[in-house]
Amino acid sequence: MVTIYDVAKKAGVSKSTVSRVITGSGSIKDSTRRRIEDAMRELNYVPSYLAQGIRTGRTKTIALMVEETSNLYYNELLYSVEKIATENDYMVFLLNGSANGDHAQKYMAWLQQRQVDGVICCFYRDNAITDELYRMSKTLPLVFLDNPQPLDSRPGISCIGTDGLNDTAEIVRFLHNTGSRRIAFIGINDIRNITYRYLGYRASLTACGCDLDEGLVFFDDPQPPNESHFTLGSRAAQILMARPDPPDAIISATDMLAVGALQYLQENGYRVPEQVRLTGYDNIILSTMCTPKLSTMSQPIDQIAREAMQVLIRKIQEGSDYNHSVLLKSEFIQREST
Amino acid sequence: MVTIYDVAKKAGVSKSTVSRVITGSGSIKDSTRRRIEDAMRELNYVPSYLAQGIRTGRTKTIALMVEETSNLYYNELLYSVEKIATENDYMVFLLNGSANGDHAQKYMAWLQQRQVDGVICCFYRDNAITDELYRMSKTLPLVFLDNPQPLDSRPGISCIGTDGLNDTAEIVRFLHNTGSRRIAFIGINDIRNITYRYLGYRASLTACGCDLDEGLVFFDDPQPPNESHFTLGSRAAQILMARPDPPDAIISATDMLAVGALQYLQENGYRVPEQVRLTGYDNIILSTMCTPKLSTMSQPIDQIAREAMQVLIRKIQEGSDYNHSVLLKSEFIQREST
DNA sequence: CTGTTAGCGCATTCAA
DNA sequence: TTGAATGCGCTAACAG
Repeated sequence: MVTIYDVAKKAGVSKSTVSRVITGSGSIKDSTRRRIEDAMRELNYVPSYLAQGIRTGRTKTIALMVEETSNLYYNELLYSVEKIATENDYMVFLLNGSANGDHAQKYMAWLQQRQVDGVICCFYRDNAITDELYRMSKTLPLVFLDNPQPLDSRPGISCIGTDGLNDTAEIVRFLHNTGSRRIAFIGINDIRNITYRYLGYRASLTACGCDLDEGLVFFDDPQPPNESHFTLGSRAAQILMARPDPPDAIISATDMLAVGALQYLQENGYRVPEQVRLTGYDNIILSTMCTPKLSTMSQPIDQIAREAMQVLIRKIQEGSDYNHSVLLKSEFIQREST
Repeated sequence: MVTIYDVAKKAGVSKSTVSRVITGSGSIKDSTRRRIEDAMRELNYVPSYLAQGIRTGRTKTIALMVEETSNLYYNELLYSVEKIATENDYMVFLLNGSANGDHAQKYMAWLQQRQVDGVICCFYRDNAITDELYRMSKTLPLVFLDNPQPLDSRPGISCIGTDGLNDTAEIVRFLHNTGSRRIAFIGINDIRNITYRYLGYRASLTACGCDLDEGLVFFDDPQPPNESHFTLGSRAAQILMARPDPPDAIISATDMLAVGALQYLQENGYRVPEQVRLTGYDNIILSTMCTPKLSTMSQPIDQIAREAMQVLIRKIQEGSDYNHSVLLKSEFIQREST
């Protein structure tokens, strides 16, 4: 391994001088800087982040924890975060948060051992890891994604996401304005994100002058322990359509749910959108891969990632006391299912 | 930060003794070991991987490079690799390989700077990064996924994947035995993996006594620069079905292609499977989310990840000279599209 | 079985 | 503007 010492020797200076050009601190004569830079290039030298980290406490590394691996939205989010992190010269560790408690301890230890600078986590369901993370967030820079701050009462946290309440209210208005009268909602229990969207549904419905029919609201837990959201969506559609007075429109809290619902509707002869209109939320690629193509709320994924990274970097620099939450605006994409 | 020294002081021993219980080397009196372990627990001590790494050259960290982020197969593979790596106490860096050359340099530097122990990469298309990686593979433990070794002539590499040639041959036999006579193939140019499956298609077709109709073979590049595989599949189906003598079965090299083809067929009134039968390859969740559900080759993802991790660990331990390639068997899943 | 010593590669005082 | 010295947290000889 080529070290700072090799560079120093080749350039005919001391290690400290080389260190100065690496960190960009102190002032250095132009000619020697050039000599050093040449030496670095010729030797193909790159400073060791390990050694740097051990001295500075910074590793230019963040961890990304994702709970739900089956929801394809998180797949897209993942790559977006990776992209933005790379742009900011941060490398990202991937952690699968669905780990059942057992891995939780291991993960927490790892974050310390590698001296990760910060963590971005996408948890909508509170579990052992979330608690642990929240405890660590006093000292470890941490940003929550997809956790609407208005619904999370814990003080001193930063949450980046979209304004599910108003976004969903917009969907209701759209459906109502274009003729739907019996508008159903499909959600999953205990997911703050979804609860927030549901609140928008309720508020907007009454604002539109509709009565709230509890029979048109489907909420459930993933069934076995880990039913996919897709299947849950199918189940929801089945139950809703089996009612004596079925809905003429279904708002799904996520695209995954919507696509599941769509499959049930298709396979059982319900015409979409003629008979039932259907909307999703997320605008994942999948929403364009079904027939009819899904109308949905497009979350500004890159912007979410960028905003999160920005807050995280400030927390890293200014300390974990700095906090900032953001609710971004989504955009409704009208396609074939409405 | 609580260091090895704090533990030593609390336990009334020297740093070296503590270090010995951490690394498990040397022999230690039971009573002192217990004292030390207690101290570690009470102080909530975890050894710094940075400091360890700087001494031992090992960081218990690997990098995972994925080229194609839009192919959902890689999404599933990603989580599987993360899972297996975690089981083996390795943490994984996520790198997006589709980076257009620009990031290539940055990535290569990073791998050195963090002293990553090894790399798993899923590249089917050769690009700047692949070349760079291959060069590094002499010194950096490296395992290729989804790159059939029989088609990669470069010496001294390890490739883990499924036996696409025989798998696809099996699909052809199945389709032929069950009545299909005009069997088409959809692929993408310059992807070794897919080329290998195509070879199985050809071989099996002639083995079944069918003539090879070049008009039934569709190969193309992703169109703009980065057309999705889904769209490419649609395009392929369109062209194949527009022929005067269209196929009665279509073998798609991947599920993503198949689902794209399926959408075109559905939207244009072709009945699947009555009129055209359709198969995929990968068995991603998506293949169960379409109507009709897709018959496909199920790749043993976890086994692939496990095998890859195993080879990688041996390379890490024994040096990069050790090499081992594996072709695993897939399983055909018969569903509704055939 | 355990303590002492010497670095690993680097950043950061303190002098010059 | 530069160099020498010190130490980050840890492992690995080398002694005892």
